[in-house]
This record gives sequence, C-alpha cells and structure tokens, in this order.
Amino acid sequence: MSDWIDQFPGLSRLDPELRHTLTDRSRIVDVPAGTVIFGPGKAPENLLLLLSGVVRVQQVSESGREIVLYRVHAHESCVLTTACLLAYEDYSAEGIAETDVSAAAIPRNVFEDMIVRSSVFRSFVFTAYSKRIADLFMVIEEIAFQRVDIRLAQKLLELQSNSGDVQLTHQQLATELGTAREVISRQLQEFQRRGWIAATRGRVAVRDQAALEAFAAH
Amino acid sequence: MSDWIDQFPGLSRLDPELRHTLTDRSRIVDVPAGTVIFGPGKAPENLLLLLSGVVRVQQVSESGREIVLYRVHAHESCVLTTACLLAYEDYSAEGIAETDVSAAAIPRNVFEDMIVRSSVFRSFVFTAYSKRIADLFMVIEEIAFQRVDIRLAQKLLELQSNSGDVQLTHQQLATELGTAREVISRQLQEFQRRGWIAATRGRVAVRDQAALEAFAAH
DNA sequence: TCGCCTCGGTGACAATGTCACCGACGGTTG
DNA sequence: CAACCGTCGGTGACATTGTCACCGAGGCGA
Repeated sequence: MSDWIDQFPGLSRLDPELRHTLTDRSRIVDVPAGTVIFGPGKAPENLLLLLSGVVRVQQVSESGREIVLYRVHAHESCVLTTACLLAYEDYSAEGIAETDVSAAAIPRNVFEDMIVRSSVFRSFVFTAYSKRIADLFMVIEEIAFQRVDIRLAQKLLELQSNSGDVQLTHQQLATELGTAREVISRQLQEFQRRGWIAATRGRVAVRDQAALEAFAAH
Repeated sequence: MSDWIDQFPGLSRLDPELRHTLTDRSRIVDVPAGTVIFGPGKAPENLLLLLSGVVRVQQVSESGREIVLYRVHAHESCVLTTACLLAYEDYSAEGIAETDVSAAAIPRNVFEDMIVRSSVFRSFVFTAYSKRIADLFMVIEEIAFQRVDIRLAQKLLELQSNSGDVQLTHQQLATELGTAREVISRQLQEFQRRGWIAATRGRVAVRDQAALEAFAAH
C-alpha cells in the first residue's frame, strides 16, 4: 500500500525517499459513516489525508443550531482543523464521516519532519490551508449577504446525486445553510409550487435543473 | 534595529543565529493610515509582522456590502491572508492600515528558510494561523446565530476608546457587523432611549457601560 | 394495535434587510 | 453672507428571515 501518494496531485512530485518516509510512518485508517473524527474535546492527533469518502466539518452553537462549514473529499486533507485544534481547544467545530472513510494518518512528528525536509510537502500543506480559508470566506460572504432561497437552490444543485436526488431532511438542509427548518420548509414549498422540485419525506428530487440553475445564478 | 523580535512572544526563544537571519534579511516598512496593504489584485509579497498600529481585514461583496473579518494588532502577523492570497487570487478580502503602521517585512524565501530551520518559527506561524481561523469561526458563528443588537453592544464595548467614545459613522458600524446602516441607526436609537449611549454625528459615547455589558452577555 | 418518535406543515409574530426619500449638518465657494 | 453640495442619519413601508407553539401524518417497534 504505497501508491496512495499518487492520488494527491500536490504530492506526486515527492522524492522517492520522502515517499517512503510518508508511507512507512503513516498508517491507513478506516472509519464507518457517522463517526465523529474530531470535535470539542477530541483533538485529532494525526493529519488525515482522505483516500476515499467524505468528511463534513460543521460548527455547533450554544443554542444548538448548526452550520456546515465545508467538506473534505477524497484526495484532500484535514490540515486546517487539525492545526487549529492543536492550538485552540475551546471552540466547537467538529468533523464527521459522512460516508465510510479511508484515510492515511500522519502523526504530528512525521508531519513536522516532512515540512522541514520537503518543499513539495510544504507547498501541499499551505495550498490546502489556502483552499480551506477561501472556503470559509465564501461561507461568510454567503450567510452575510446572500438570500436563503438562492443559497438553497445552489445547495440542492451541489448535493444532488446523479439521479437528481437529495436525500436529506429539511432539518439537515437547514444545517447546511445555518438557518431554521421552517425556513427551508417554506422555500421548498415555493420551489415545488414552481415545479422545480418534488419533495417527499427525507428527500428532494430535482425536476427542473435548468430553472433551478437560472435561479441560483442570481 | 534588531530587538523587534522580542516584541513577539512566540519568537523570543529563537536562536541567536536565526534572529540574525530574520533581522538581516527583513526590513522595516512604515505605511500611513488608510493604505490598502493587500487586496484584490494586490497580493502581498512579504509576510508582515506588525510592530505598531492596526490592520483591518475585511471582505467586500459584489453588491458592495462589506464586513470586517478581524484586526491584526501590534505584535501579531498577517500570515493567513498572505499565504491565502499566494494560492488563490480570486477572492475579495483586503487589508487596510487603520492607523499609521510599522511592520517587519519578511520576504517569501526567508519565510521558507525560517520554516525549515526553526521549530520555534514553525510553531509561531501555525499558532498565528490557528488564532486567525478561530477568529473566522467566531465571525461565522456570530453572523449566523447571534442577534444584531447583542453584537452591536459587544462591538461598541470592544471599539470604545479609554474615554468611552466610538468615532465611527453608522455605516462604518454596519460594516463591522456585516449588516445595513438603517439597522444600526434603529438599534442605536433604542440604546439611546435606554440611556446606555449618547449618539452624535460620527460618534457614539458609552454612557452606561455596565448596562451595555449586561446586555452584551446574552 | 398501541405508543412513540421523527418529519414536516402552519399561523402568528418578532427581527432584520431593502428601498425610496428626506432633512440636517458641515464645508466650500461665489 | 448666501448658495451649493456631499455626507450623515432618520423614517415609513414593505419583504425576507427567524422564532415559537402546536399539530397531524408516517414509520417503527413492543
């Protein structure tokens, strides 16, 4: 199991020697869907590089409301929250395996070692940081300035399966956007009235993708 | 001018040799209040360590509305946006000198060199990242879940001078919170009606700090 | 079949955002 | 001084979003 490195574009140019270091001193972990990978009081001791699956990172407020910050997909890393949780334990973001997840776990000391020895690895890490931070900026821009109906349309398009299904409850969609369930219910009713979707218990089916896209482009 | 390093708690334990590297290969820059230090189409080529002054980092949306993300104070660094802008040029955060600013500018290659050679410097950089990211998480939590009257009270307390003055227009306060001027005007009227503040053109004077604090604690 | 829980619908209301417009203030200029 | 002009803040009407209390439908296990 030494070839997973090639799955990461940013790492493919790593020296053979350093590739060995990485594969020898990391291990592959598999976690089932639903596992809380890190969270308040559960700092990650390893840097995770996702080989397959999806990790959802979200924030929980005191009042119990939640918002999804971003997702980590296969061939991406969890750098941001890893480093973040190392220094500041007192906030409330958590990472949850949305699907079964397989990942390469790199211990902290190996991470440090790679940072020192490889400019390719440094670049990989800082690029990953940049991407995540850009994601956070986008989240801020959207919740501060964008209407929820537009954002909901965008989310449905983003989360739909190949068959056009979104298997989420209204509450889960509300968490995606950091809003309340009732708001989602009303917006979905309006979308349905316009014939853009068909909503059933725990599922939304996209019926008119073009119209939804036109609306989302606002 | 070799002693500025001691102003940074995270760097004070640096080896003498590395201190020389840092002071020899960086330079002190002074910029007047109001200067746009970095922004869209103006990526910073140096890592800035602030010796004095304040830099405000804010985001501008297409529609022209703005929101303040965080401030960089003396003895802190601009790591986040620096690295961020290096990789992704296409977003719209900008850094503005709120006061006259004096800073040590570290070129990119020196930054890389220090990262490789010093675990103290690495720790300094990653800790700075963590703090900024925690700030962003807090901004997200507040705009998504917190009432604007509470947030306004908190901002007034945070931004008041020693004499209890906040010299900002309603529009500027709106930018602090990512909301609209009219909303600020109405909330300030209510605060004034309760005797907590006195508002005049371009200025808010805190009159009852205790009451404001009690309200902000919600 | 019964009980229980989750999911979604609803109405009333509060809070916030948007729009159009207005007057007050302060500075500049003739 | 008087006229002008830009910024600042106030206002009412309305749309959107958030909150609360409550309800019924559906599913699932005892």
